[in-house]
Amino acid sequence: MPELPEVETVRRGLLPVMEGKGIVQAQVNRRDLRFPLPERMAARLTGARVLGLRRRSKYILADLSTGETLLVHLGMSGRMLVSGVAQGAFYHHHPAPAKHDHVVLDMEGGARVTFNDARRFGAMDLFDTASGDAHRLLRDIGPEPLGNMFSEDYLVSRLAGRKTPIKAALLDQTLVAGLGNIYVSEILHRAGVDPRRAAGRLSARRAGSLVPVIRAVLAEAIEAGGSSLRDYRQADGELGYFQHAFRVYDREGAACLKPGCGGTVARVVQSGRSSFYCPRCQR
DNA sequence: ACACGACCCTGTTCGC
DNA sequence: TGCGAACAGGGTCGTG
Repeated sequence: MPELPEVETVRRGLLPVMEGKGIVQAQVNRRDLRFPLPERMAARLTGARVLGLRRRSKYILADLSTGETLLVHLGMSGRMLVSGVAQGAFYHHHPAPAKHDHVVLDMEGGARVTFNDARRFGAMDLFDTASGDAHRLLRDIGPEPLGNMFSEDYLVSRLAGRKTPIKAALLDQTLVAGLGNIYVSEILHRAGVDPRRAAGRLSARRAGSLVPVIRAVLAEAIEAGGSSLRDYRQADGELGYFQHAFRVYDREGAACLKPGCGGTVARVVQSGRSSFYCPRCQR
């Protein structure tokens, strides 16, 4: 679920129930997720107002009136469930506490935001807002792919000379922020690049051409997430759910969807993770 | 500096 | 139907 487009979709879903609202009560049900949770976390959140809800890479950042920022990472299985929100003529109540509900925020206005994460690869932390991106989890992250700092010149220079497969290079969060296993497969398919190709062995022209492809794939995914989110009506108020029409991801053995290609989608394992690609149109 | 594997943890799916 | 293996969209760490 959570690569950059999903995290952005979750952020947008949380905006109406969190931004500008006070946290009436925070409940913290365990001492750690991927890392130890901050000391006195519930007390530091309770009574704070959420001044703004930002995203950096795959992190959601809530700037609080206390001068601290709440950092949230969804890991592999993290979700932010919203309940207690009026939707049209209907009103859904808070569901019974579920397994893996680790943090519960009761918001001013009646909404409840529940962080649920079965695998606990997610993370939460509190840090001084004034310290900015100095947080160790944010410090080394590369440019936002949809931002101005991510240019063709930048990507070409960062890929030059690298022997690592282009698939692994694009997953490197210090090179570019927010790409994950699904979207890298989709991006390389759209760009016609074999995921196994050494990053430094792409011509500058082809390496640079990845930039507009990355931007387009992410923008379309965010748009799709947003549209399905607008249509979303379900009692548990789960956010971050949307269906994709993946061109290659999880389609091993199926026909390549590039018009006129006629190839068959293959799967290879690279650094322990599946890559899906078409051997015919990706070189 | 880089590349790779192991590891973190739970749930679901697949093959026998 | 049971049961173990494999796998899952995240990242970190240690090793060679």
